[in-house]
Amino acid sequence: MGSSQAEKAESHQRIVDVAARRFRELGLEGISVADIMKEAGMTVGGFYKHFASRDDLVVEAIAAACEEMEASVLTAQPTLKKSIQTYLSEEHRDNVSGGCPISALVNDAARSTDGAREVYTERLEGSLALLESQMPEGTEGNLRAKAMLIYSAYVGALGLSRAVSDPKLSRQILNSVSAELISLFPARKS
Amino acid sequence: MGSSQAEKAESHQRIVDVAARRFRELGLEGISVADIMKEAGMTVGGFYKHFASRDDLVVEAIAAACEEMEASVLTAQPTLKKSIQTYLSEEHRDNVSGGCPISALVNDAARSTDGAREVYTERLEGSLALLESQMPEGTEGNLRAKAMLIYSAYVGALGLSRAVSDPKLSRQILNSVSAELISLFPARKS
DNA sequence: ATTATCTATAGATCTATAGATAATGC
DNA sequence: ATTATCTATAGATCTATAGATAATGC
Repeated sequence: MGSSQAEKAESHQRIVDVAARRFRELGLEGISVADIMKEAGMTVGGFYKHFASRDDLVVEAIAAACEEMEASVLTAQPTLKKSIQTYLSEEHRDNVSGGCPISALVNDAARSTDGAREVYTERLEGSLALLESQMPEGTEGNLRAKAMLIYSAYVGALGLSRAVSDPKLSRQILNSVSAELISLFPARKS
Repeated sequence: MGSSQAEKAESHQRIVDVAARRFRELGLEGISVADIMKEAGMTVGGFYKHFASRDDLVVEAIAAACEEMEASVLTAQPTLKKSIQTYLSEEHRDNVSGGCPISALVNDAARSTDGAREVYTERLEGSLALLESQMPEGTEGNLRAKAMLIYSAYVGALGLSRAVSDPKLSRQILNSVSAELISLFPARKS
């Protein structure tokens, strides 16, 4: 039973990883501590040696999910056009547990504790700054405002495409919003 | 104790109204049947004479919330500009329980049952058609695609403005997205 | 000796049902 | 007689804690 400090750190990481995935998929209240521990290969009793409360895990899991996503979904794209196409893809839509937590948890964050909302806010600021830096050269006007428009359209379109029961409408939302955004922010000044 | 059929219909309406408000505020799983009944002035035992299951109430409450919202938030606005300003206002942000359920429940709908997702989808189609019909005369291109962009920006910006813990950022999101949308869809052909 | 994890459980929920009660409405 | 609502509760959950166990690490 007893485990080393290194093993404890690995256990901690596994708990956070499971939570970061399942919270996006099922919501911040959608899975129990016991089930998270089971998926991480442990039992519920050990949880409170890692976190003071369930909410502490929520905060840490949101941070972990956002860090992972900033690297994969946003930063890795060379141009704004590529970023739009990646974010509003069917692959991203179908990968809730590995996708953008800002979109997957927007309603949950609004209903959550101050701690959760604060991490969420910090990470959103980071993503907005990233997006602002990706705007094509020669784009006129308020770049931060335009980044906010794009990210709002991202969050809304991805969320709607997941919520609707009609697969055709779901695709239309992704493709239409993607096409409109690309035409609004062309790669070069025309 | 015994009540007339007319009183039963009133009770039913009160249950749906409470649910329609509280679900938007707390999420589809955020309030118990017992608490909904208490707010509607009854006790939990009577609930199942009105609904076969909790999920049946969810479906009916989503429909009721969407009907109410289509009338107040969308249809009542004479121009697209007015519609944008109303939707992306601080008043709407601060009125979750009386505001747009498409935005307030987008994550919840994606995680919910088929029945709930189907009502949600129907009502979203209705709202998109409404928005399409509000596009200013002379707007070029695919009107449905543009309506999808606007509604995605609505849902995303309103959700984000509610999720963030920083009041200044919250206002910036609403005001920036509002201004960008208005400048993208001017009232007349220029 | 300390501690990471385990089993077990207390106490608080939640959905749904059973049976009692008191009106309605044929 | 029927039924809308009530009280009470069964059975399933959920967070958090208590105490046991078996390794680690001074």
